[in-house]
Amino acid sequence: MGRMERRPAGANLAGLRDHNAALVLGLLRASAEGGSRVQLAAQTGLTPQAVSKIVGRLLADGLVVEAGRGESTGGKPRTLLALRPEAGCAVGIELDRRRSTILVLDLAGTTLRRRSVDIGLASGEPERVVGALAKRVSQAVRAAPDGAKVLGVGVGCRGPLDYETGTLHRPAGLPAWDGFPLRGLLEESLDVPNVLLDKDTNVAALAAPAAVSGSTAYLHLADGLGAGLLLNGAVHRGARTNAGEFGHQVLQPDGPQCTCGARGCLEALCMAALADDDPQTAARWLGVGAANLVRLLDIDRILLGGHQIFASPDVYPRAVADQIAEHLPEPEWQSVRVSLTPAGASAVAVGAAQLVIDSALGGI
Amino acid sequence: MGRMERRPAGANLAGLRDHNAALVLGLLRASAEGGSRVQLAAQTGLTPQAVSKIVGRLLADGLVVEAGRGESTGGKPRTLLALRPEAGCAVGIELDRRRSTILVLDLAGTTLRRRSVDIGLASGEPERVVGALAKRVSQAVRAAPDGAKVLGVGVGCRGPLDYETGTLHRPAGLPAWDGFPLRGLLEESLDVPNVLLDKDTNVAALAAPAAVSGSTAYLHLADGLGAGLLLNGAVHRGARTNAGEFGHQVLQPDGPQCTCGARGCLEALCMAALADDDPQTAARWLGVGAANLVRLLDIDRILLGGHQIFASPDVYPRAVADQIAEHLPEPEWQSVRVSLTPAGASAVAVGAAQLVIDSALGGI
DNA sequence: CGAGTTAAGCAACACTGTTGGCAAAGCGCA
DNA sequence: TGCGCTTTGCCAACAGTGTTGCTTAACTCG
Repeated sequence: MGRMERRPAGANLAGLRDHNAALVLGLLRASAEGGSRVQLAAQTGLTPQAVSKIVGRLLADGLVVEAGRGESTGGKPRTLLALRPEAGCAVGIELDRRRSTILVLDLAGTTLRRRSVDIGLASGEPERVVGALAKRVSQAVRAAPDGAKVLGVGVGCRGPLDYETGTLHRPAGLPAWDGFPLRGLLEESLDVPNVLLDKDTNVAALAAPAAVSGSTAYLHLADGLGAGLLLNGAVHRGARTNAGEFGHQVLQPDGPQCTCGARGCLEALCMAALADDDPQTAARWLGVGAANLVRLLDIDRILLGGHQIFASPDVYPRAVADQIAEHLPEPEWQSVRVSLTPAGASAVAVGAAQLVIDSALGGI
Repeated sequence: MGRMERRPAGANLAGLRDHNAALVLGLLRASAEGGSRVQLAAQTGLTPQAVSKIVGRLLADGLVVEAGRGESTGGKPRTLLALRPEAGCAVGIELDRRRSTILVLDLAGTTLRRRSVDIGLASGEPERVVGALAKRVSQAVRAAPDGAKVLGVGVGCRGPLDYETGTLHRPAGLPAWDGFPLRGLLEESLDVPNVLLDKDTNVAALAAPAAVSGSTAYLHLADGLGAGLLLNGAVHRGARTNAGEFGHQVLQPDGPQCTCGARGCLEALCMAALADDDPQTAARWLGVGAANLVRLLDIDRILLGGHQIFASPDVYPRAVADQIAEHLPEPEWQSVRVSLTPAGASAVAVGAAQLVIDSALGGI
């Protein structure tokens, strides 16, 4: 089943072509303005002629269109190229025990359709839930524009889970789902090329305009506290998709008991403050943890999400930024931007769809 | 000067060739046994014929030799291939204010020569220190076997520094070195193709047999406490080479004052315990921090180094392993190996040389 | 209006890995 | 010993990549 081969892979001409095509698409996706062939050549290091050939293939595939002309810089003006958003779409699913969200994104990241529903994750049998999901996805896909290629389906779900195999791993309170081949069955039911299952926090980190460089951490404060790590632009999952256990760093070895068994976990401290209806204190603790994270991983950007964050949207960004500034030795050298996730409450579903788009457009 | 382009790079045929050659070399380097062409084909996903061509080029370059035959598996026995260790060498330098180490490694990682000397880092002018270093490197290179290509020079140094530009950034107590073009000048003085400057903790993480998969953290407890992170096999540096600030995670917001200004940093707690001549307590604190790290990044292996570790080599690995086992929810699922760095006190210098070898053999 | 400049395309090319066929070198059984 | 079978590795022809050298298109400037 292993779609993802961790092993180092040999590259051939087809891989070379796809790699360069993905590179060009990625650059066009990053800059809303679009770019010309010469610009792409400069950015990729390829010769202009090679870019011309690559762009020619992308034009033939309908992924890219010529969009007018730029200003002249003394000679023939540049022909601007732009991604054609309606050339493809991806489905993103936030799978939650209470309320699941299913949405469709086009290549530009615009939401074409969004529905929320209780899919019966906790009550129903896994097979039935997959069937219901498949039905909802089929409905959603019909919202895609004519000729839009469905690139795949992304599912964001609370962990633990295994990204490689696409299965949940001992999910709390859902014994029937342990090891259940969620991704595999979804793939079979849907007849869609690309089905991916990842942790909610991991995909939520993707639901923001891609930073050109550097690393981003998404902090999710809801029923629990977790993080999604985008290190040098790529999701860091770890060998067991276990990375991002941000909430269980011990910050007070003699602190309050946490559900995980330890004492003084960051999550326990935040939750205790929230139970006291004291988001200020929770935000300060979150900031201490964020500062630890920033120093450990040299993070450039922090995104905040989860319903506890949105309950006090003015409190958290400021408190977190303050703590980071206080703990960094040189805040002017490493300036960390802290903000709410732009996708708001849909961050997980949007990010799940973005994961698919990234994989399809950026993959080998 | 930017040798390292962070920007995504277009790939051409030369890049394809080098990539595949590096892949084959890496596999031969990883398995001491060596391997045959068919094995390499299976591991890389390339066709046997492609591997034959690649190996042919490597044989012509003298990087690889045919080393006997394997057992037959029912047909013609496999021709074993092995890396030729004496085909190349790399110089590794641990640059320290008290005692610097300069050594030469062959491709197999065997130390051919090692010298330690006070290079006068704190007292001398930077230019003079670079001159002295260049002289020592030239002497060391003469120890290389005839025909061995000198792949480059790696320098491991205490941070903060900038890997991209190869300069130190406001090193404590060494104002003359701030922004001094250490790498650039060394490169000019030495006439060696590849000079790299990296943090001591980062390179030390490389001074161990490469893990086939997963992530490694090297924890360095000496005058300070830092970490080197090998995430999915690659050093994670962050945009400012600032990652690895492991010692300044706050573990006790009302704890002892740290030199960094904060209170209750892990480093301050460890140092306080060591000042009380209590390595057991220091080791337990280190373990708490390590457990946080393992949960956050899904680490597979922990390596310990630094002279405080070697002062009590029996205490630390056990205490760290115990803390990790205690804090992990499923120790049997994520089993973390904890050990002393096999390179011992030479870990930084060995790792610096390994960084060069990795770059030369594995780079584009 | 012509010279200069920049953008993009055409044709020939060098080089990659791939495919199909074949020789070499062992094993196993009659 | 002889023969068939399997596995390994190489030779030759091939498809397809980016590269090079040159040409055409389109605009600015004097």
